[in-house]
Amino acid sequence: MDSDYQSQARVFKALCDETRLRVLEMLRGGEKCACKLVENLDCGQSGLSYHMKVLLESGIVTSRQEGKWTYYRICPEGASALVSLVQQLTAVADDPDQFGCCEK
Amino acid sequence: MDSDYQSQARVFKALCDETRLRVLEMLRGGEKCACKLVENLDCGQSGLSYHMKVLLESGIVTSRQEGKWTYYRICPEGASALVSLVQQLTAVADDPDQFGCCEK
DNA sequence: TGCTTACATCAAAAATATTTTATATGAGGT
DNA sequence: ACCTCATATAAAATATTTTTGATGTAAGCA
Repeated sequence: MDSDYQSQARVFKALCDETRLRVLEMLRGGEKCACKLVENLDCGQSGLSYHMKVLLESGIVTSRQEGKWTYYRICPEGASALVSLVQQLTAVADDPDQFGCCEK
Repeated sequence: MDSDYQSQARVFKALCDETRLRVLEMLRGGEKCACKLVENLDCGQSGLSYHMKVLLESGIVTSRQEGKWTYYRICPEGASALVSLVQQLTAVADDPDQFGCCEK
């Protein structure tokens, strides 16, 4: 029951940009190096770096360094936390209010 | 398999604002009239109207008119479509790439 | 009809996010 | 040490979102 709207919002912000959705799609195919992401994405190198930071901070993606390369992949824990969050946010209570607030 | 990143992004945009998350939480308790939402939300009347439009366009919420009142509630179909979308976006392929792109 | 209430729409201002360019950092290699 | 490559960070420019205030519309009631 996360009641911190800001941190919830941060996760969704990660998903509301077209470039980041493209990144996620590429990562669904497995771990990718930043250079490979850049060459398929029409954002500059620093642009990718910015977007990856947003994805990392959301918890949906993790990274790993190897020499001078950075590899990114989808984080299963973050992904399932996201699914739970969405379910939680949209699940209607067992006994929802039956009448509006303006009835006589 | 929705490949339209923009329409996917639109759904998440609905969820990346604190005020709209608060609205959703209120709607989890059942249908609410706009006036009730406004009085709990610290956004103006026109502000609420803007946010509700965003939520409606995302498909997560529906509305109903009754005289001069407007009632909003969570749309179960939209909610479950959202859950599916999130699962789809973060599900890693059966045979993900095992190596990075920069190996020798 | 005229008045009020509930909400929507518009436009301008304010706040945020993204893109772009330039520069910095850190890992190798020579 | 110096050079290069891969990526990160900072700052400025631009774009997008959100808020705010004014105005519009439609329903209900006197």
